[in-house]
Amino acid sequence: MTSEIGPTFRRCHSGSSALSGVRAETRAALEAMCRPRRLCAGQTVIHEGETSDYVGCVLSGILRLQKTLADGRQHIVGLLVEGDMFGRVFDAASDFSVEAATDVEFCAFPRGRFETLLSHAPDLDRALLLNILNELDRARDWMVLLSNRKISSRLAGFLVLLCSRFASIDRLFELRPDGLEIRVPISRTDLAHLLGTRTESISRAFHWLEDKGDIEILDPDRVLVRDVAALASRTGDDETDEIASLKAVLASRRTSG
Amino acid sequence: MTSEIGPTFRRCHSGSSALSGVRAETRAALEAMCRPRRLCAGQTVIHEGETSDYVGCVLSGILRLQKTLADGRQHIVGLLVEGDMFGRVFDAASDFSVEAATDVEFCAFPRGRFETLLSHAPDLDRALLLNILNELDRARDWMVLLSNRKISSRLAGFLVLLCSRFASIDRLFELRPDGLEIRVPISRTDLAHLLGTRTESISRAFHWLEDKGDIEILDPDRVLVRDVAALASRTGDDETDEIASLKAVLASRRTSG
DNA sequence: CGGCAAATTGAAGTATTTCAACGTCGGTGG
DNA sequence: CCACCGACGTTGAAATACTTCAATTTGCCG
Repeated sequence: MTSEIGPTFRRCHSGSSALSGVRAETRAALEAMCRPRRLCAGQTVIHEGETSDYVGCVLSGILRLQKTLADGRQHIVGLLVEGDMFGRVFDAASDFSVEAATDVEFCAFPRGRFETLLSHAPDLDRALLLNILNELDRARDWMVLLSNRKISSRLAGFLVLLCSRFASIDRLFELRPDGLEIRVPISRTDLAHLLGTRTESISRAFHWLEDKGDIEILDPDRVLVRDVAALASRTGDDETDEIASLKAVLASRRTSG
Repeated sequence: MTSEIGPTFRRCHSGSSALSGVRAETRAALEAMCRPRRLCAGQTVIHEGETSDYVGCVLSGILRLQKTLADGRQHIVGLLVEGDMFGRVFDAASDFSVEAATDVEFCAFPRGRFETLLSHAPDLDRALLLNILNELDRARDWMVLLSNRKISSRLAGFLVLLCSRFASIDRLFELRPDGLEIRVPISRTDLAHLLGTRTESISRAFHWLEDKGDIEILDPDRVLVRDVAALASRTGDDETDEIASLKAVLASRRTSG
């Protein structure tokens, strides 16, 4: 197992990773303290309210960052993919749990040692800062997305975000002559928790987008996006549908009547 | 003006501020490069998509962090209060504008000089990191709040958040024998943009909470919270109302019928 | 007092939730 | 091999909540 994770660990320091750009020396120090881990879908990485002993960096798979509410409902506030870091650095409080949405591989760095390294390696410190700023922007993008009143708009926004943000994860996409095939990496239930609604509404939204011709549902977890631009235009409160023009006609009729 | 801001500037480095905890030496350096600013409600501090030349720290008043959508709608993704920092450090992209929600005073630090100081002052670097981690958590709390399907739940959540997060701003609160009086620091319109809805719905939600006895509307911008706990319990999909028990009765009747 | 902006209210239209039922797929055990 | 089960996705219909548009009220300012 270690022999397999060893080489993949390097992914953690390359490409779009949070840790790309750190010096070789720092990288070596990180590698020395890295504890490879592997979990199955559904397992909990960090329990809510618990101070984790390590900081992690995702190698493969998807983690969900979520909060369990008093009434038992769960809400997902973010997805972590290859190259994303998680776990609290220093004492920054955070009451979210981290669970595996799919089978997952990640590196665990003992928190104390990581923080010590952080103090001595400005490049790592800088990389972490940029990573967190990036996370902050992502969170805010989610907020804008959640502000959409129509579920189908939120779903369209999610799919567009998937294309733009997770574009680096080849495994999820496949360019086809008739569009872009996307693997939706999480279940309908998780998608509902993410978009603040129920699975039934998610299902209806998918089929509504299909009816509009923007997407084609190949499998529950595979979608063919015919036109990303069209999808993006659904992100705003669109209504540029037939309905809007119909409304305009009715309005003018009422005025003249 | 400067004579007035001079002393207030110290607030920026004390109490709950992002910059509390930095060494006196670093503080002096900051003070040396500080450019006090003052703006009226409605003015724009940083335009969307524009690279600001400075990093700011709020002294008084409230700024709103928002995004203007393609269709002209605006959505607020965060509020900045005393001690909060804003503006991009390094090149972290961010497409949000910053506007004054109320009259506002803040310090502006030239970005280049601030970044240079950051490289030489680990304490400032650390403080900034913690500040951003804090912002990240706040953003995620907003997401959870926005996931509520009932507007009244979102509003209740907002009021509770106001109590807990902005508690340090004395000006906004007053403890009374019959409850806690809160000054709602932003307009109904902004509140609507923040909670992802319209002013009419906000108004109805306020009055619904009043009917339930959780709050009393003293003025449009002053609310008496009778019982914070009761309000907090509305944050979840509550329904523990009369309606829920009524439903149970009806259900059992239907089963036995 | 008139004008204006913000807040509120009503009524009709629209979207989502809820509850319940059905279909599909993959695994299990007879 | 096939029946059964459970997890997951889908669909329908009624209940509920929100949005929209329009009208009205309130409070503030000149």
